[in-house]
Parts: sequence; structure tokens; C-alpha cells
Amino acid sequence: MSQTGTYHHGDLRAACLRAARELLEEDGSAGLSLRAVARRAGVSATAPYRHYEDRDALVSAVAAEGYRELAQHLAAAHPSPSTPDDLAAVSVAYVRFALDHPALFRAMFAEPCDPTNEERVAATAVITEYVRGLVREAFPGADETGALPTTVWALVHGLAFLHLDGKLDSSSPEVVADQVRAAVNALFTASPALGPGGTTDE
Amino acid sequence: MSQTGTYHHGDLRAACLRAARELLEEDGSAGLSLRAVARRAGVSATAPYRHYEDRDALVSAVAAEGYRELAQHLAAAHPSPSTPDDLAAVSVAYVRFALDHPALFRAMFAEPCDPTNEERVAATAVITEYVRGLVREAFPGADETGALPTTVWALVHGLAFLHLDGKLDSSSPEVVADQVRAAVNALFTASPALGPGGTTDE
DNA sequence: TGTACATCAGTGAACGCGCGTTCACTGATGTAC
DNA sequence: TGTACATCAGTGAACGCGCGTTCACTGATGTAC
Repeated sequence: MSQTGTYHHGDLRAACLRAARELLEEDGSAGLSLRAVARRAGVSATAPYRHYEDRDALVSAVAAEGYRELAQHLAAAHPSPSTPDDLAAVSVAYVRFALDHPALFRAMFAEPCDPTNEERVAATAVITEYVRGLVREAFPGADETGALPTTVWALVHGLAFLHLDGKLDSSSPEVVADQVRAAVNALFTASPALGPGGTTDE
Repeated sequence: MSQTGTYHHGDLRAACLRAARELLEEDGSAGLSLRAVARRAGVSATAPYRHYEDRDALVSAVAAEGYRELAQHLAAAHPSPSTPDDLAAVSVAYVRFALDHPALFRAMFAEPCDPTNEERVAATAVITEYVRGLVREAFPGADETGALPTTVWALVHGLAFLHLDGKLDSSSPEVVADQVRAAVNALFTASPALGPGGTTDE
């Protein structure tokens, strides 16, 4: 436990993760290099190799951490939503997370990643199940076809990405939140005027 | 019009665009370098600079082309949808486009891009308006709040990205299409069991 | 129709850069006796 | 409590790479007269 502070770092693994997160937010995924991480952690360029097999392993670790944080963030918004409004609150939290950690969110979702990394695959499975589970538990009856959880997730995920990419008005958190709530509402309240009935023309 | 084929290329601008597209699909956005494009076009490393100011300009041109093609692809699926089923068909086309051109689609949407490039900004505006317009014209009455076009777009966009990222079953085009239709249907047919009525608890 | 010349679209050498990764190494740590 | 030694976690030089971009250049084109 005696750290001279010079040679042995103490917890370089965690320090690398932290540095990687910072670089990601500052310079985007292009700025996330092993050498930059080492530099920021105040350590030689090759030191991180003691803790991560290669660059991909680091990126996957960052993504996995992101998934865990996202799940926590959603749980904090509402631990067990049971009404459309509850679900809207969780949805707002999802989109907010994306906007607050844009590069991290992109790294989590918008990058081809090797499915070799166990930690990452596991973390992905956890968040996937968590999100689906939220909807399923909120509306157990509505899940006959099984499409609802996916629909809700896709809707919210799409909002997150469109905001991230500047395709929607993200000028203030309130504007974003209102828009997310409106969209989720649209999903859960029918638009009677549209009733297709038998308009299928094929 | 007399091309020796050696010195003057003829239409290097277009050839670069084509090469960039190919590289994108083969190696992902990481493979899209100006030098690789030049190599593939059979031209010296610096020749592309005659046609594109820098790498970003090339990427933006690729993205802009992608937007135009996406719009054409959607129009081909259904030129003027007016029922939920029509809209579902267009939605399927949207997701299919993403899955058929994954790296292009990512370049179009999942990458921070400079808003300086006029061509790109314009192309973005066109596709945005096109997509929103589709929904608005299909259901003019339903657009009181203005949320519906965004909701539909976000839903479909989210499905595209979740599929792209391997979070949903994309094993066959039919499976994907069914899922997209189911999701769009869920949006346009209410789930009466859920009716919130007055469950807002805030 | 022929020629002079401006312009255009390429070339290729060169620059400096940061990257991932390897390697043999060495200083610090902690454990067995 | 002291010491020998295995192990662990760093170092730093070095490799080869591909990149974006600059520069002065040159071959081809086409137009004015």
C-alpha cells in the first residue's frame, strides 16, 4: 500500500479507463489511442499493455463501463416504471445520457466491435435485457407479439442518435425532454384518426 | 474527349467518390483515407486534391451522395405513402438501406461532421424534409402537435441502428422486414390495454 | 488549318506526425524461510 | 526480524506503417488568332 507515486502507479488499469473516457469526450473516438491514454495517465507508452491486451480491449472496456453506467442512470430515473409517464421519464434519461456523453455513446453503439470480447458482449446483453425488461414489466399484457419492447427501445434509441447528430432541436434539456415525452406518448396513445381498418391495398 | 487513359483521368472526381464508397464498405470508415482512394483510382496520392479540398470534403461528398440515394431508395419503395402499411413499406426500405450500406449509413449519421460543408448540410436538409414530409402528407390530420413525423423517423432510425449494431435479429431480410412492420404498426394501432387516462403522477 | 500559349489535371519526392506493437530491460514489491 | 528471490509493473528505444498535406514540376488539353 506504500506508493512512492513514481514507479508503480497503483491502479493503472482504472487510470487508463478514466483517461480513455476523457479523451473520448474531448477528441471523439479518433482521439482514443493507447499512446494518448498512456500519456494522460502519466506513464510510458507501453505500460497500458500490462492491463489491456491491445487497443480494442481498452475500447471494449470503455464501452462495457458505459453500458453499466447507462443502466444505472436509467434506474435512477425510475427503478420500475409502470405507466407511460414512468417510461417517458426513463426515455428522457436515456437520451440525456447520450447527449451528456456523446462520444461514449457512439463508442457503445455506433462502432463495429469485435464480438470476441467477453466483457463487452456480456455488458451489451445486460443493458439489452434491462431495457427490454423495463417495457415488459411495465406492460405485461401488451406484449403478445413481443414487438413492444423493441419498438420502444428503437424509438428512444433513434431519438438519441438523431439528437446526437444534430438532426433535431437539442438547444436545451427541456426542449429535448419535451420532445422525447411527446414521442413516447405518441406511441402509447393511439391516433384514432389514422385507424387503418382495411386500407391495406395489397 | 480523346482519352489516352494514362495521364488525364477523365472523371477523377466521380472515380474518387466511387472508390471512397467501395473502401467504406470494405474496411469501414477507418479505411477511408485519401491515399487509399487515390490508390484505388489508380492515381497519384495527391491527385484527389485537384477535386477535393481535403479529406473531410471527400467524406462529406460521400455522405451527401448517400443521402440522395437513400431518398431515391425510399421513393422507390412507395412514392407517396398514405396508409400505415405504405409507411411501413418505406420504413422497411430505410432499414434495408442501412443494412445494405452499413458503413455508408454510419458515415451519414454516426459521425460528427463539420457543418461547414454546404453540400452536406444541404443534402441533410433535403433528406430530413423528405422523411418528415412523407409522414405529414400521409397523415395530415394527425400532426397537431408536430411530434408524429419525428416519432416515426426516430423509430425507424433506431431500428436501423440497432440492427446495424447487431442488437436485433437481422438473420434474414424477411425477419428484419417483419420486425420493422410490427414496430410501425405498434405506433399506429393503439394498445388499449395501456390507456393511461390520467395516470400522470406529477 | 496551324500555331502559340494559358490553363488544367496530373506526378512524385518530401515533410513531419502519431500510431500500435515488440523487445530486452529494471526498479519495486511481497513472500518463503 | 532479516534476507534471498520470484514476480509484478513499469521503462524506453526501436520497428515499420500509413496518413494528410506541401511543393515545384510537367504532360495534356483546348482556345484565340
